Amino acid sequence: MAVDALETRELRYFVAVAEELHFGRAAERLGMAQPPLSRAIQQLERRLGVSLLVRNRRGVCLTGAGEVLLHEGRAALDAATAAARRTRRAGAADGPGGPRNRLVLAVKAAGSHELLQKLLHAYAAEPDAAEIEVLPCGICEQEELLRNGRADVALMHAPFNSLAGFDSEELLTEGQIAVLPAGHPLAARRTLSLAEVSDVPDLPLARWPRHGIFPPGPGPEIRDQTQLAQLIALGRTVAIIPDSARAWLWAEHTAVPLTDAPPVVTHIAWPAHSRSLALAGLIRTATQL
Amino acid sequence: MAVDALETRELRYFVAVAEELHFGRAAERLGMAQPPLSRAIQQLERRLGVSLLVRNRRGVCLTGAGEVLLHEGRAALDAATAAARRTRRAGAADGPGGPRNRLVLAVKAAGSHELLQKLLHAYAAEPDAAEIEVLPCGICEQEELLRNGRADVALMHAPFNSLAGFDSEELLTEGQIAVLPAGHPLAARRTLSLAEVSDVPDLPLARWPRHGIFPPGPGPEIRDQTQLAQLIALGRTVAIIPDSARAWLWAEHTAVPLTDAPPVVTHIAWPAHSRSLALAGLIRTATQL
DNA sequence: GCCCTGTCATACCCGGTAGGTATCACTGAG
DNA sequence: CTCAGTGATACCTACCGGGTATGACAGGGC
Repeated sequence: MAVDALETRELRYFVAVAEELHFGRAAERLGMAQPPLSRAIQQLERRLGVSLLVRNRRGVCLTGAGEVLLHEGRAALDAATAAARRTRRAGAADGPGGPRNRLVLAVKAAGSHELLQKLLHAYAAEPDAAEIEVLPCGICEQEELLRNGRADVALMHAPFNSLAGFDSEELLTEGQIAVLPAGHPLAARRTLSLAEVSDVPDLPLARWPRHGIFPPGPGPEIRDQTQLAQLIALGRTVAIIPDSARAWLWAEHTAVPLTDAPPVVTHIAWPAHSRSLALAGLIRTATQL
Repeated sequence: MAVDALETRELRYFVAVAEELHFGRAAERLGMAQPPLSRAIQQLERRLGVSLLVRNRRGVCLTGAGEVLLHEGRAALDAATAAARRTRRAGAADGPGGPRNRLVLAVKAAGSHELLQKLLHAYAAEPDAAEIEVLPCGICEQEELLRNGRADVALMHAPFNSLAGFDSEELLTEGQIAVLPAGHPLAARRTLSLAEVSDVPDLPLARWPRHGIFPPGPGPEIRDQTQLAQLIALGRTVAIIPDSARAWLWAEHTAVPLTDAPPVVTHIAWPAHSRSLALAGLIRTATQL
């Protein structure tokens, strides 16, 4: 077979074109001129013996093979950048004064704060524990951070995060609560059901992005915790969140347990091919909490 | 940051050197001369700002960062070749006469033959079923085939295969049997324990490779089923295998159930990032068997 | 109908760099 | 001391990745 592995450069170019569906914009994004980009994609198609794009009067669109290469190419690019980043970090570690390990732990900002505290404390007590760098990240970013090598391990929350492609261990299961403005009639209830909370005319359910896109609905689009807290306090929305988030509630908030919400399971997750001793130690500590 | 993704070429070079631990042999394997390879590795180290290899009098050895890059680089190279192969296959499919999907299913030769029969039969009856190419492979090769894109989906057998990094669904659980020469005293028993089978002086336990290497032990090294069958028939060895393998036993063999062997679970497994409709259909069929 | 605009492809040129050959520097073995 | 075998250096060539200028073609407005 003529070609075994595609060059990173080719993948970068193709992914740019496939995402923009426009050679000019893709070239601009790549910091190059359009003609060499056109030529590179042509060469790629020739090399693969496959047509990737359909060029029509107004821009381009993907063929079936193009769709496949877009997915697979993104994964391969992530793997290549992960290799660079993790090697860099490993090198920076074993440079001065012997191998000093360091792990980057991605956590959703303010998610399961108490668990994180306990984990860090318990792990620090281990003999030859690595240094842990906590990398706070937005909702659902952990998967991307693990894939592209910015993080080595993450605390994830099923069913919000997808554990596909990672190894993981369960740490904690908790129920969910509805967070309402303190003055609202429903705030007086002892418990609520999902149906009751989802269907309040004056309190549309807050929405946050799952893997980059917001689910449809009338409620406000939430980007960070403070935003959410404020909108609830103002009586504009209601949110369904894990029980442990009680920690950051304001006085103007009331939490009501939900009877039928799916439980949230916190996992510690890491790339399946990891072989780091430091990581193994952290996982062991976490599962023994 | 100066570098985001390493070039495939750099990874290929480094992996070759790291595996050979010798620039000359690595260059030969890569089909190039030694000096440009030396230079390429130096440039890579400079680009990453990290020392990857320790050059000493007799060959080279890896630093900590080098070990990391060897692991991560292999994964990235696999991803890049998988991208090429899967794109090729997708292109060959949607070329003549509309999108004609095709899935490559990796199975351990003669492993769970009956299950495979049923699966193929049931799937063929589905409306717009894709064409299934069955790729028979050696023991434990399925993981590699999925990772480097030669296969799209595989039948795996826990605990022999590792499901790490793949999505999977359980299909079948079965016990294990000891296969003995028909004339052997133990062949008269109704059941056996692992300890009894492992400790027969004149019948050392057959060994087969787990991820490329043979576990230590006195028994013969097995590479394929026929070899194994013959050695058992000749009274040279005993094997522990899943129950469904009774299908291929010879008249000179006797199967005795094991009371305490771990159960073997057959899974259907696929790369976690797969998004193919044809694959989804096959998985659905498999889980409904 | 015309031209003008916006798309991707082609033609041509230049410079960087990947790769080759020849050779050096070092070190351990005999 | 020499020799064999290691990786590093010096130097050259040729390829090819990238830039600029321009072409081919299709749609839309006047």
